[in-house]
Amino acid sequence: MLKFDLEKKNGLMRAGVIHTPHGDIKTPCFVGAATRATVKALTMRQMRDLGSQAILANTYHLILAPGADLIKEAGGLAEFSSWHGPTFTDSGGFQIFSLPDVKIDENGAKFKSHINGDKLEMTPESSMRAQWAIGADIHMAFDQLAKSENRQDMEDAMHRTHRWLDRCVAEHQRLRDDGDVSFEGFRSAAARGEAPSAHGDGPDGRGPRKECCHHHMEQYLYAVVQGGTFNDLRAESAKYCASKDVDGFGIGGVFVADGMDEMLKTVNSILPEEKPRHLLGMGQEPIDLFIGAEYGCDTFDCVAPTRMARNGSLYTLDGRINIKNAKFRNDFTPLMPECDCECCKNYNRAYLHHLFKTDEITAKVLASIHNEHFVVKTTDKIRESILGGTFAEYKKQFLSRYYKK
RNA sequence: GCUGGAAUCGUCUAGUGGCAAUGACAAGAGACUGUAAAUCUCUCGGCUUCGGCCUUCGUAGGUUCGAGUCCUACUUCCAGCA
Repeated sequence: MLKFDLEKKNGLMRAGVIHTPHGDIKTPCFVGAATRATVKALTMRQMRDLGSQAILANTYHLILAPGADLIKEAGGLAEFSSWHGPTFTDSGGFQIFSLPDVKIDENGAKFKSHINGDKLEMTPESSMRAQWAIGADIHMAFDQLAKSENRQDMEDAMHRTHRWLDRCVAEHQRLRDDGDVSFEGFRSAAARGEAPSAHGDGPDGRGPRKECCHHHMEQYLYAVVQGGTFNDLRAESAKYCASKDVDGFGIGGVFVADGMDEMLKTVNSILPEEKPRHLLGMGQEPIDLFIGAEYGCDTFDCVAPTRMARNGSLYTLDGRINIKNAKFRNDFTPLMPECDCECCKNYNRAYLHHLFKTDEITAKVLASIHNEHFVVKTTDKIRESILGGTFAEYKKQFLSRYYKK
């Protein structure tokens, strides 16, 4: 069972530590979206330097390229990507259901590769096998998203997600217990009698290498709660997921912060408090992180910070700005004076504006460093405020400034 | 100097007499939430009571119901020949 220590609780809100084979995650924590085993525009070194604790990759993308077996051959996701810290994988469900030609039945999903049109199929079992081969610390159950906001569609998707969850759990346990997946040639830290360490403590700041390799007995499964916008369905889904032998929970199918507080109140009151909860895909808006943490979520992931960075939309404490706007042409102040990221400490808005207008690669790098740092640090501060008993104050102060006007 | 050719909205560019006029870039703005996203959308002569009105295709004339498109002259540029 995945070890999760709760340090402080206040209502549904909590701070804790998830102990993974690749190191600890202090929660609440923003997990970087590394869909194709890379955080776009950033090196893993840059991710570590900006304070990221964990990354989340996507099974769908990694199956298409370079293939789950190749990542297994490389020693697993952490080793392959040189992240050497805690890792998650998403099941691939979300991506597959957003493809144009998907055929979904009880067995799984048939779809075409968006790269070369190959006809592929993914089932709960094959997603589990792929995730075990990829070897992240924490896996998501293969779930189905509703094809519309319609209640019947939501309900159908939820029930199928539940049936698939049973198959995911069974396959996960089989893979764990039968040792179907083995990683010969690599020794786990545990096997060498060394404490696995998080990251950043190697002589070169990159953390240990081979000895950091994951141990095949230690991969964990999160069930995914569905139910859409209907809180009675959410409650039903939470109850179902809570009854299963899983290590934690993903909360999926959330698209806007609006109404999220009530939904999370429903779900997280039902989910067992001793297991961690990941809010899937939310974190574009700071309010997502505050509401998510306030109502009991421990980890978050979102592609928006890096995507928006690449498109020139940058976070500041006073809201997002589009650095490409003409008004920044000769603004020689830092992007965000209160920020201590590499971008804000060394460069100014006029320079960033120039890099974007001339389409320099560095524009996207610096912007991604800043945006990722912003959400990571904001979540870290949420954690500190929970530990220090000042969450309500911090939330009010932060949000009133960010969303003023 | 002669002979050809060319001048279109910031730039390049399309344009058989019915055009406020093509496309690209640039410019201006917006979007982005488990990443088919270094992507996508909108605006881009002026005014507008949104029906239109006005001014535009080097300059000045002309032919024509109608000219960016045809004719004349001029100006500038390019190529070749002197």
